[in-house]
Amino acid sequence: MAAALERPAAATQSRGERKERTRRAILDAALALCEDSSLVALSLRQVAKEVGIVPTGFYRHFDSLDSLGLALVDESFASLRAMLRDVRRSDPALSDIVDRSIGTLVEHVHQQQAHFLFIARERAAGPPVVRDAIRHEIELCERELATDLARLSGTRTWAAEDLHVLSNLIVTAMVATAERILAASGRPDVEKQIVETARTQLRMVLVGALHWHSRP
Amino acid sequence: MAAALERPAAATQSRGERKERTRRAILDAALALCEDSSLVALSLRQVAKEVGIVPTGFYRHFDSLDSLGLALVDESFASLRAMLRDVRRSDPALSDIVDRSIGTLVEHVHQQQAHFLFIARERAAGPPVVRDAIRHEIELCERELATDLARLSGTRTWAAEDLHVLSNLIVTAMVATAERILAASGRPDVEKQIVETARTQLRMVLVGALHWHSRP
DNA sequence: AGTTTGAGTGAACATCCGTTCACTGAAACT
DNA sequence: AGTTTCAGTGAACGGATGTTCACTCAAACT
Repeated sequence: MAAALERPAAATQSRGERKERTRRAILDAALALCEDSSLVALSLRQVAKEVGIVPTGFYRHFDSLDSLGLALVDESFASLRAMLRDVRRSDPALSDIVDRSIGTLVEHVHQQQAHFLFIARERAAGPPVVRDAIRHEIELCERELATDLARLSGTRTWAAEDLHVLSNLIVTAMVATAERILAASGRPDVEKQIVETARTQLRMVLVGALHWHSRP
Repeated sequence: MAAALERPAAATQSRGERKERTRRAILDAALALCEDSSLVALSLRQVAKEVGIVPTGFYRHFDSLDSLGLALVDESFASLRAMLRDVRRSDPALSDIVDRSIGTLVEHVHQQQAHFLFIARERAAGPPVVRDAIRHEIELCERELATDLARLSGTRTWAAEDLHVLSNLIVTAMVATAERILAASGRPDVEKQIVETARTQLRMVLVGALHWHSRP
């Protein structure tokens, strides 16, 4: 029962493949269409027209715009987690850990502009269910960073509480940096300034952490 | 020509007063209506219905939703500047400057919930012109904070650049704190945790600043 | 007293919206 | 070969949208 015999080798696709293809097209179209407004201002019919299907066809893949939004959250955080994995790959003992991390951030923000834009926007203005999902994912990232920080030298005596507080501060600053990079899209000089600022800020925070004593 | 004789002392209002009253009603209605979505998802007719005028009447006061948005930006930042004035009133030499500042932040965020919510949302997801206006206002706040910081002891030798970088970090952290307080609306225990986190973060940053040397 | 101004009216328009329903036709089953 | 499944169709619905235009009528002018 060779697969090549079961159906012609050329063009045609299986039912599942076709469905998946349309689903992808819907996700891509939605991401592109809400780029200059928000999910809350996105209409089912716009998406359908962009994809090239009739409005009703949408319901074969998602049962509401909210669930489309949640799927986009998943996808976007897959990008973000890929970035964190890249950041984590650099040797934590390396002295230029700051430069490396921010370099990775910049690279990924450029590579996955749409996903990072989506998170930044919908985090603040998406449908409630989407907002909550994003907040939850970011909280998970903070927890991961906190365990990473625990492995760094100089934090042996820290309270777990303080580790998470520091992690929260760093994530907040990096989210803001990503937003600024996106807002500066296409102006290399502005972006360079932003990156330099982020570097200095991260160093300042680390200097603060180095001189920190839990329960002061 | 006593004013009291020119028109009956009771109820009736001048033309200008009536107009201003309707304008206010429009601003309030818009602020309330976009509270759980965004300006980009707000319709002129919704606002008109809420105010109690016919849709066309809207154009007597604003010539588009964008200009309504800009008016709301002005109003919201009036609230924010009032807060900054309050923060600045506390003695900069005082040792509990951190606690006082965050206390003021919490108080104002509660008093002007709608305005702070508006800024947080539209900053990321508003109509482009509104987004830009908000970014610009926040940048002004950062500059003001930078000159305040310059007056603090320990920053005499700082480069102007670094002052602004520090200011940016603090403003970012405080904006994030305000957003978190708003998201925790109505859960005093969660809010207490957020405030405690903000306090620790501000102290960490200040410790870092204290040990900072420009051009390291 | 007579005239002008302008905030608010109300009908009408073309267009978009989400959702319903019965349908088609090819792929995937038995 | 015959049957089932189901992604995509297309018409139709009731309603919301932005904007136009000619209007009213009381306040504010001359």
